[in-house]
Amino acid sequence: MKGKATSFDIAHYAGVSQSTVSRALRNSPLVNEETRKRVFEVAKQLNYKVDKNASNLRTQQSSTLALLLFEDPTADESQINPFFLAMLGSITRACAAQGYDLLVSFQSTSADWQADYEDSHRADGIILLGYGDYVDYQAKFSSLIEQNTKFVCWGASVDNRPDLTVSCDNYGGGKLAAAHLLRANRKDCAFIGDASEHSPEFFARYQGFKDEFNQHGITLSERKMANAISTEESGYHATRSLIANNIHFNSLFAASDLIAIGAIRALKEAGIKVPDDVHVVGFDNIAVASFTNPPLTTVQQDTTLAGQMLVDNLLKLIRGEVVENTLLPPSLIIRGSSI
Amino acid sequence: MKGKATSFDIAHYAGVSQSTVSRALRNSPLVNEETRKRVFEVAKQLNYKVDKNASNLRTQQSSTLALLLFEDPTADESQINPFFLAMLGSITRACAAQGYDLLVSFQSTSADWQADYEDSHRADGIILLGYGDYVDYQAKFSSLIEQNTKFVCWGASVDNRPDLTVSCDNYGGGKLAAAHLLRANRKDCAFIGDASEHSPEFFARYQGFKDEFNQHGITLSERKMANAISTEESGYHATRSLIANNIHFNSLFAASDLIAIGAIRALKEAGIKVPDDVHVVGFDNIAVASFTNPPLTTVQQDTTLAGQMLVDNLLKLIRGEVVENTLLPPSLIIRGSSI
DNA sequence: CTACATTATGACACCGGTGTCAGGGTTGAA
DNA sequence: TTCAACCCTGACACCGGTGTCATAATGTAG
Repeated sequence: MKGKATSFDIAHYAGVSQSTVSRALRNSPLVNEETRKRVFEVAKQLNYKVDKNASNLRTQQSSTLALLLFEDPTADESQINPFFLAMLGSITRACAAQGYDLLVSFQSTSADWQADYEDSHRADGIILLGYGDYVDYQAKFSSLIEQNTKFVCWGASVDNRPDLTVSCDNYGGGKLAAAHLLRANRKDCAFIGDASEHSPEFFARYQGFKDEFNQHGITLSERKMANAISTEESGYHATRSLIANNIHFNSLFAASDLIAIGAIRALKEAGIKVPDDVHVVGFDNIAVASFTNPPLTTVQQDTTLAGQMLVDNLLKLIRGEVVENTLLPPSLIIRGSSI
Repeated sequence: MKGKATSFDIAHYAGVSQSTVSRALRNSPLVNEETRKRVFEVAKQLNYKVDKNASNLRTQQSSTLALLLFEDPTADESQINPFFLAMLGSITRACAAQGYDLLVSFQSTSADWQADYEDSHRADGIILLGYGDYVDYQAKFSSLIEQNTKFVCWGASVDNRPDLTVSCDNYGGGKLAAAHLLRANRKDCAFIGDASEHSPEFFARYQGFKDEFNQHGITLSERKMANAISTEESGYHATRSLIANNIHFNSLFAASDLIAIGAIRALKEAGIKVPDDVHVVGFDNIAVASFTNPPLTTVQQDTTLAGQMLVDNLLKLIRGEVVENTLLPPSLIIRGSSI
């Protein structure tokens, strides 16, 4: 046998036409049971597999989804944000459960990313994932919508299209963190992260956090905020700069766990004790969080559910069904860094 | 414009034949420069993208690789081994660098996994990754080879085909770990992991470890070995059972970092101090390792290089080039758990 | 001016399936 | 006996590209 078997080969050996082979293999009710059996046997013997390219070409769909992972351009090349890796895992599983394949692709946030997986008929839809500067992306989103490309987006909202977003209730998560610190009477709080509209998720976390404090009659000081992207390094440097400027605080809310871990390192280095001197709360509950010293209190995002919802919503969009905005409830995981 | 543009649409608007469009877009030297320019303009205007299915069908190749990730069936559903996630990241990058797409798929080690991505022409080759029980897989490997499926395998060797394997020098890594413990005179050592032929990687690590001790005239006691798969839980329980049996040791080598982290938890719980009472060394250098308490000494595998080599070797196999067995050098990362 | 190489293009078969349509064979009722 | 209904199957166009071959147009040498 030279090359891979085609449906014609099977037709030949089974003594039927190629049309019948195709029908038999796809369990068309039109085919006689005996014929089907014979076809299946020959197919198995020849180790026949349907050529997906031919099949997809004809049916104009691919049973494949594409995942675009945006990385913070300044992040260390070698390490990928563990939160997104966890998401990737759950998305892969959710795809498999639905009988879809998953194409994974990394995109640099800075570069002019392309979402041509659907245009080229390689995928039926696209999942966008990352802590990107979504402000820059709204134009891109518009053109995707215009081209009728099916996509869903994690975290950030798409103008006028709430149905295209799945996200954690970042605002509510921020409130959870604030309430926790307030219960321990740690009212003098620093915030590390980007609270601008460029990082909508971080922004929402900060808003919820601030509002909860406000509702307790406390106004957070702008001086106690430091900008950081979601890396350990960035969290470390931001916190160092606060310390260097002699800014005092007895608690710290980081916009992500990686930032929190960097913050803890900076605090320790400065001889500031966690949690005795400063209570620290992060966001995400990445795997590392439970192993830090002290273990990190954090707001957990349910990545398993998130992956499922992204895939489910995208498939609904592809099928033309109506999708509603999906907000997933966060939960507070209390560990040693704030007890 | 209804539906997506095809090369015929472009041909129509550019006033040339469809053949010429195809040639122009693929920069064939046969096409006149002006014609090409016109074609490109029209293509851009219509937002044309080559239909990959049609293209792949005709050329019989897909510019896509498939990654099969095997999970330990007993591992926690929700969490994926961080070492493999790191590999996934580097493989994705390596693929992108070579202009290939990557299909990711999780496979349960227990189930009868299928590698039909190549048979169905969806991928040009397959990367196998996981701590599977490779003994069971040799038959599968044989049939893959017989069908002329292109694949490379991380870690475990394929009978008679060293060129299909990329792995870390696990034996050498084991020796590194042993030499390190011996330098600190921690000769009374426990081993946690599976040292059977079912886990060839763990087995090699143990062999190297043992041989290094032997070369120093020390024979490791079988009583101080406990079986574990690569999870924190498993490492925890294995270590607990050693302690429960009153087995004494002043150092511990774990076949993987996750196991080591579980072991540290068990030791702490039993009031045994790390590193004072017991030095602990792991294997992999996963991201968590530097955040444990104390930070974990471990044998590092270069995941970036590993991903590159897997992709490079696979592409060579696909192109019919000769590939040599690839052994990547490990390196020892010394941290607080053994100082 | 003829002979032949060179360049640019179009026509067409082909990749391996899917879906439609027509038709052969059997059965059963009129 | 005839006709319809039903079941099953084969022939064939089609999806959207790629690659080969033929050919027209232009150039170049003898």
